[in-house]
Amino acid sequence: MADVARLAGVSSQTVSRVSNGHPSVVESTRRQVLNAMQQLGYRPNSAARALKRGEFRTIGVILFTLATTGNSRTVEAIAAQAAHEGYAITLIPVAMPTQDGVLGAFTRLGELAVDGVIVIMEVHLLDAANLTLPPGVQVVIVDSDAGDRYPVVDTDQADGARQAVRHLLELGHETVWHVTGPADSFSSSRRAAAWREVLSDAGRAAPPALSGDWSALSGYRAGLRLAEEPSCTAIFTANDQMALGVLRALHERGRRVPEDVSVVGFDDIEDAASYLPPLTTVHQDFAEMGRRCVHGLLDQIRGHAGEPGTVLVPTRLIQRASTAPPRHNQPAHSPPSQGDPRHTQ
Amino acid sequence: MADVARLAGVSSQTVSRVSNGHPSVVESTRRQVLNAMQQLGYRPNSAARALKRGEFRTIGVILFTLATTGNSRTVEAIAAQAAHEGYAITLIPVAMPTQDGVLGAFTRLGELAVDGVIVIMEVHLLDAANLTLPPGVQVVIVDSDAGDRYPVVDTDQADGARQAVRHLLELGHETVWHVTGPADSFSSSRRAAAWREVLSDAGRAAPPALSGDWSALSGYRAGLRLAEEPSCTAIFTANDQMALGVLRALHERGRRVPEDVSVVGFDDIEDAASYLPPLTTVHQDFAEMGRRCVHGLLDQIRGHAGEPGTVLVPTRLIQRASTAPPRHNQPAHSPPSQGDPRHTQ
DNA sequence: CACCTCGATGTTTACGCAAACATCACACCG
DNA sequence: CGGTGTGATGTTTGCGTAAACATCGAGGTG
Repeated sequence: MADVARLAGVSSQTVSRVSNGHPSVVESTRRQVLNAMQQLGYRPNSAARALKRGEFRTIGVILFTLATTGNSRTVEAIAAQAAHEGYAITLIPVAMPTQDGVLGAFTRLGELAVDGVIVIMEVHLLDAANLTLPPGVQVVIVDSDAGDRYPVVDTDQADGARQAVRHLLELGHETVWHVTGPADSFSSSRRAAAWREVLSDAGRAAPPALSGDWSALSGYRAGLRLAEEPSCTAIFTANDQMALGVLRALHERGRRVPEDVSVVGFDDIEDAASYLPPLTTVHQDFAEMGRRCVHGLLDQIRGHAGEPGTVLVPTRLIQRASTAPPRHNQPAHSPPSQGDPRHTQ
Repeated sequence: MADVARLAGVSSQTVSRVSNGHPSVVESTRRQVLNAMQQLGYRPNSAARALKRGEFRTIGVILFTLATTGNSRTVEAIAAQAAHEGYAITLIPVAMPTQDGVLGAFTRLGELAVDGVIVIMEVHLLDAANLTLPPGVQVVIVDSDAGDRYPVVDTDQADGARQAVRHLLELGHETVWHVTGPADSFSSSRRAAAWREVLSDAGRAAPPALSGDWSALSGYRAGLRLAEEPSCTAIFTANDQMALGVLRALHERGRRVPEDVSVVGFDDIEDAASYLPPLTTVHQDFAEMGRRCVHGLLDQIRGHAGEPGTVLVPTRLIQRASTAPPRHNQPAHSPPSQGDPRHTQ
């Protein structure tokens, strides 16, 4: 910086003013400085800047894996929004979803140059690891029910699941089977709870839930068992990839979709439109999630707000070709009807 | 730090020594300092550290999108390896794959606190944007043929594609059709080139390539056209998602896989094992890619090596249920034979 | 026993920047 | 024409850390 100042014939402070867009620099001076900067290939040193300003203009994102569509899409949206706000994002992967792993990530975090973090995981793992955020570091949580203690941003899991199950009931299915995600996922349990709730509200018996782990393979295994259930005509899986597995299992067992069995997924990943058959599923707006996370966090960083509370991003059902009325309607229960007030949205 | 020093009854320099694991601190002193640190919740300020040391312990990753499986898996592996080496990673998304977008990312990069960057995109976009890396910032490129100018790490695209095409020829198919990725992708053109090369080496005519954009939908469109080609019995798609689309198109048109048409993908994404039928595909070792990228970059940062050259990560063919011999063998050309020396690996 | 060595610790300094304050020139006012 | 306000620019200072150098004391050596 001193070199630039010398070359431009001004003080270093003026250089600083130019590089920060300070208004009170006369145009001719500004140009001279800009010139000198270019000539010398000057780049402001962000460490010194951060040291002086006391902020890093960086957001940390803590997560287990980018392998799930939801996470990678969310991170991408966060990164885009953060960039737009002039913030960089630092990825903090947690190797193992264990207390130690999480603890390690937070230890690193303490030394990391971030002004705030977005945590994409169930918060009880934080609690279990007995963690305290470094003071001054703000936080927003995704995929959690900790809205009473932290600011939380999440997809409206419950409403999405409700739409899926209601859709199947409206088509005339007697009841709906469910394949869950992993037990320690908040999204998964929220979706399962909403599934139970809708069935119970409609006076239907909830069959036992089958548990998966988000992977297509786990969906396949669940599907194999479901294929043996003659009474099973409608399945709601907690994500699209498990639906893919279910589809394959049903196909292998000769049960046609949607003629014999209807399937609804969750996420609306890009590939879902190309499944066999194209999957009816619940659309999540990941971009909106990312936007709200970053906004929430920046509000905290700038305004020191940081109130707990949950922001819910709405979902919507995308109807494609994997759902249809059951072949033999069971008129013992409420027949399919758009007019049924219980099911109308 | 001064507070800690005061509380521990030592100088701030001793605190610094403790927090950096310097050897010449007596055990009793060390314990006192550690104690004081804990009591005061002291965290070293990474900005000051970076300023003093002249390095950030951070690696930047520049890419267009996390939406493709390859990118997100690679980034995940990079993040894991970097964390293991004590480096953080900063994501630098390029909004638009245009010169302006790339230029913007690199401008930001100049001000970013990184010691090196890994660029996950075709390097001609860098050239086109007339970019110069900030001096002192090292770089490793992925998905590029710029091995003559930069250090490049990449999957062995050509060999993977060769394995795929040879596999189909060995099964007895007369020729192999190909669905490419986007034209500006190096991976895509490399795979297409290898496909042509194998066909030409085997003395087969290469049918016109169909172009896709990595998405399942583009694969579907290509598949629709391929389904109209009665001579088409074998298809190699440049990634798994396009294979998914092809599978759907063939199914809708009543062409059975693998009985009527064989399909091979590329990537071996997790879901590929659950496609209908489970997909034969080329496995990429993303974790290894990430490892090599980080190693290569750290070598440069530490040793100032930075020689151009390409590191290739091997691939392997995973045979599943989407490939089979053609129904009516055409004995006019080399019959399927494991013993055929041209095709043995 | 004076001297030297070496390990443990303290003191000084500078990393690059930007806020706070100081200065200066100029225009406008009565 | 002196006073005063205003905007442009310069000077000083300190952010938190760690390298370099200084100091100090203990133990070993001739």
